[in-house]
Amino acid sequence: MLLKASTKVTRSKFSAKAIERLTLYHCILCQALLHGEDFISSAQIASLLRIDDSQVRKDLALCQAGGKAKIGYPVKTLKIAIEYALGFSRRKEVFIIGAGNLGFALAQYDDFPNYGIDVLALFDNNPDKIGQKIKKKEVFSTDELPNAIKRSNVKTVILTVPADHAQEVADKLVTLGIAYIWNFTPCVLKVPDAVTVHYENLMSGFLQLRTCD
Amino acid sequence: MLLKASTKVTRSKFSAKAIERLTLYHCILCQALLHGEDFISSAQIASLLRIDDSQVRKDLALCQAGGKAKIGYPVKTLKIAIEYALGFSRRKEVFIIGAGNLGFALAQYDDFPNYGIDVLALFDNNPDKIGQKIKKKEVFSTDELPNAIKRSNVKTVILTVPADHAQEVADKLVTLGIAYIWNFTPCVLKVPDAVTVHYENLMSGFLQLRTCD
DNA sequence: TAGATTGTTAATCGATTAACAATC
DNA sequence: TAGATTGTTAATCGATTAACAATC
Repeated sequence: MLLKASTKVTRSKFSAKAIERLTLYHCILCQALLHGEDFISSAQIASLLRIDDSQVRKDLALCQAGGKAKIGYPVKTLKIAIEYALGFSRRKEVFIIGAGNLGFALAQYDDFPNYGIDVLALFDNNPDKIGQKIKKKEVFSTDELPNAIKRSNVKTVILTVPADHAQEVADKLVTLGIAYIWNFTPCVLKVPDAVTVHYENLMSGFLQLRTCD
Repeated sequence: MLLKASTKVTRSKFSAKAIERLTLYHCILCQALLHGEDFISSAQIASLLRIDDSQVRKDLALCQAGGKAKIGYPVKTLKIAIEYALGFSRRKEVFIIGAGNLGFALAQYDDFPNYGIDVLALFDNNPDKIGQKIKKKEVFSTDELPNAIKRSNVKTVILTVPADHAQEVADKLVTLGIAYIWNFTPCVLKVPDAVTVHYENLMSGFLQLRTCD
């Protein structure tokens, strides 16, 4: 009937599961590169993740990875191919809404730049937070948000406000033209069809780790 | 051939996808409860998440949710049923390894207690961090880890160390008897079969939000 | 060459959607 | 009662795994 919010708009050739695997392949390639390895086989990658090796080959074929029979995939080239396919090299500008602990942690998260995520600024309505700077990113009053969005043309936000303000803030973001909400709050947001929400569901991650005990 | 690391050990009746949905249903129920609603239908839940309503009914049937034809599911009862099914009420003790920004943010994350996650302490080898306290959780030297694990019988850790130390730290955790690693580093970890790793893959979350632009 | 590994097709498996009888 | 909604079975769809010819 209807598609999930987070997969509704752009139908890329990569499924959510494939994206998840590809980012992990990328991690493996980074490490292999550090160890000075030139080639890697689908079986090596598969065994690290405990998945099927033909799964790996299928995913990599989508990236036009240039594997060679008998020797495997060239680490350096493959890494770049994945970066290109997933758009790590493209710059993606975002705002962080909510300068609490998690907001600050994500603003400082060293791996975002490697993936092309560029946090331009944070927004909060706590006067104590406003004006603070973290890694050259400043915290602004939420009153500045309309102007900041207009000037920058940012369409994506990271939402890290307290749960009891999530919907109210989301409503405001929608009226300001935000189209993508990366939602770190434990709240389901009611938004128009044109707006995409991705639920970064921490608890679900934990439960997948261990269901019992 | 082989199953994924994170699904290898405990084969519960809930798939990873089902767990993800159930935690979101739970969020919806919390909000419905706040609004004083007594009953909710599968169609209402489905429309908020833009999924199929029979999917919702199927998931809820697994929780023995006690829906009634014509009126729907009782919000309060259903919320408790999900909490029971997913084990939110059971107390789950964990250590955080790596008292950086993300480690601190997770130590203070207000929603963990609601889900039964109890962070007992943090560990770091930076002398400046050791002794700091955050929400009654203290940062200890990693030298204390063997004793702490022995005394507490903790089997699960949240791994938030810098990427270039992830494998080395993981190796140590394995020798100390840790069985579950909730991995927030962008690194694939080489661990024995008996150890489960769940990759909390932030970048994959972002990419699922928007593949283009 | 011989053997290992890719790329890809076919087979299997699981998850989602559709349909509908039961029921409140 | 009549109509709406559940619970569940059957149908569809997509993702994973197996198999194997091509190839380096």
